[in-house]
Amino acid sequence: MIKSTSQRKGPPRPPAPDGQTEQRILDAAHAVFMRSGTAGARTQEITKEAGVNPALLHYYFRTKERLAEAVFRRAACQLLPAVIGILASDAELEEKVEQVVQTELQHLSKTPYLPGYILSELAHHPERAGQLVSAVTGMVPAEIGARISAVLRKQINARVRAGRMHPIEPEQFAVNLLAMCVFPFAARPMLMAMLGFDKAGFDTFIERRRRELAPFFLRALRP
Amino acid sequence: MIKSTSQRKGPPRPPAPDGQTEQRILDAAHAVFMRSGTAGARTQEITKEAGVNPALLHYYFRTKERLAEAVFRRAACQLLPAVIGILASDAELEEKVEQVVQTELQHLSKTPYLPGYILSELAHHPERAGQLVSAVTGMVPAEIGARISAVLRKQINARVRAGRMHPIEPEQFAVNLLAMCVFPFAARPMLMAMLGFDKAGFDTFIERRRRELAPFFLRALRP
DNA sequence: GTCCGATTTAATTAAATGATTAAATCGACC
DNA sequence: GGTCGATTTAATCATTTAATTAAATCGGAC
Repeated sequence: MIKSTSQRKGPPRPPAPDGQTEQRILDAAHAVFMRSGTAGARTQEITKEAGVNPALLHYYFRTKERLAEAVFRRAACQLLPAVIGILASDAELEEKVEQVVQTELQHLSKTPYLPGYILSELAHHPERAGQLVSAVTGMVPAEIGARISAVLRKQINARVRAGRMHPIEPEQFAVNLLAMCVFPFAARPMLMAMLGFDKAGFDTFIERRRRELAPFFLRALRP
Repeated sequence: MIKSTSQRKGPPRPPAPDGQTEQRILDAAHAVFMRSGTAGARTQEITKEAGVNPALLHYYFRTKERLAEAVFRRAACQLLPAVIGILASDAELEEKVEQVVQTELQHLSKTPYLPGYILSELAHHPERAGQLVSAVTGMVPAEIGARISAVLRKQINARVRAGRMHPIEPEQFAVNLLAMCVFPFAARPMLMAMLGFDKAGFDTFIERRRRELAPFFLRALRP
C-alpha cells in the first residue's frame, strides 16, 4: 500500500557491495554495545545504527552472542597489545613509564568508553579474560604476565641495587601504572559529576595528566 | 496435578513476617545485579535467590527499575561516604592517604565486585552519578567536589610552600589516590588472568598493597 | 474467633526481542 | 543475458521476560 514514500531510492544508503558492510555492522555494534553494554543492547538498535536490516545482521553474524564476541575481541585488540608491547620491550624503565602514559592517555582520549566497556564485560564474563589475552598475544595469559613481570623485575632489581630506586614488586608496579592511566576513563561519569567537568573540562584534566603523570609516578619510584 | 511434593511445608522458608523480607529481596537483588549487571539480571533469578515469588517482589518494589535503583543507592552509600569523609576531614594530608588506602582496600576486599558494578552502572546511566552524590552527601555533586578540592588545595599549598611537597592539583591528587585503590578490584578478572592469581593470590596481592600503597603514594608527593 | 498484613499459588497478559525464513531486488562480473 | 553474491523486504516464529491479577493461606494481634 503506502510502501511508496522514499523506500526505493537509497541515497543515504551507499550500495556498498564492496565488503565494508560487515565492518559497518561491527562499528555500529561497537558503538551500541559500548553505551549500553552487551546485555542492555538491542540488536534492533544496532541494525538501525548500521543502516541495515535484521536479516543482514543474521546473514553475517548469526546471533547477538557471536556479534558481541567479535566486537569484544576487536575492542580488546585495540587496547591491550600496545601496553603489553611497551612493558615487555627492552626500553629503559623510565622510558616505559613515559610511553605507557602517553600511549594510553592519547588512545583512551579518543575512545573514552572503551575501559568501561571492557571492564564491565570482563566483570560479567571473567572467563573471557583468559581467552582474550591468549587471542591477542598468542600465548597463555599467565605466561605473558610472567614474562612481563620477569622483564620488569630485572630492570627494577638493577636500579634497586644501584640505589636509584625504591624496591617494588613488578606486579604492583604494573598495576599502579595501569590504574593511573585507565581509571579516570572508567570512572569518567562519576569524576565529571563530582569534579564539575564537562567534556572539555575532562579533556583538559587528561591533558594535564599527560604531562604530569609520568613524573609523578617516577617520583614514587625514587629510593 | 503433581502439586504435591514438598510445597506446603516450608522448613527452609523462614516465616519471616518480621519485616526482613524486603531486606532479603534487596540482598538477593544486590547479589544478582552485582554479577550480571542490571540489564543482564532476570527478576526470576532474584526471586529465586531471595526464596520468594515474583508476586512478592512486585508487592514491595513494583518494577525491576525501582528495585535496581534501590540496590544501586544502597551500594553507593556503602562506598562513597567513607572516602568523602576522610578527604574532606581536617586530618593531615599524610594521614588521609593512609586512611583512604586502609579503609578502601579493607572494605573492597570484602565486596570485590562493588567497583565493577558501580562503574558499570554509571557508564550506562551517567545521570545517576549526580543524583547519587546528592543522595549520599545531601549537596550538589559539584559542591562536594569543590569542597574537597578546596581542603586539599590548602593542605597541599602549605606543604609546597614549606618545600615539603611537589606541587599537584588537588583533583589529580584525589583521582590518583582513588585509582590506586579502586582499579585493582574493577579490573580484577583481567589481573587474575594475566598475573596468574587465584582468589587467594589476589588477596595476598591486595594485602601487600595495603602495606605499600600509602608509602608509594607519599613518595610521589615529595619535592 | 476475627481481622489484617504478609505471603503464596497459579495463571495470565502483554510486550519485547532475538532468530529465521522465503522471495524479491540489485549490481557486478563473465 | 545469465549467474552469483550481497542486500532488502516483509513477515513470522518462538521464547523470554517483566508485570500483574485474583484468590487462597497463614500467622499473629486484638
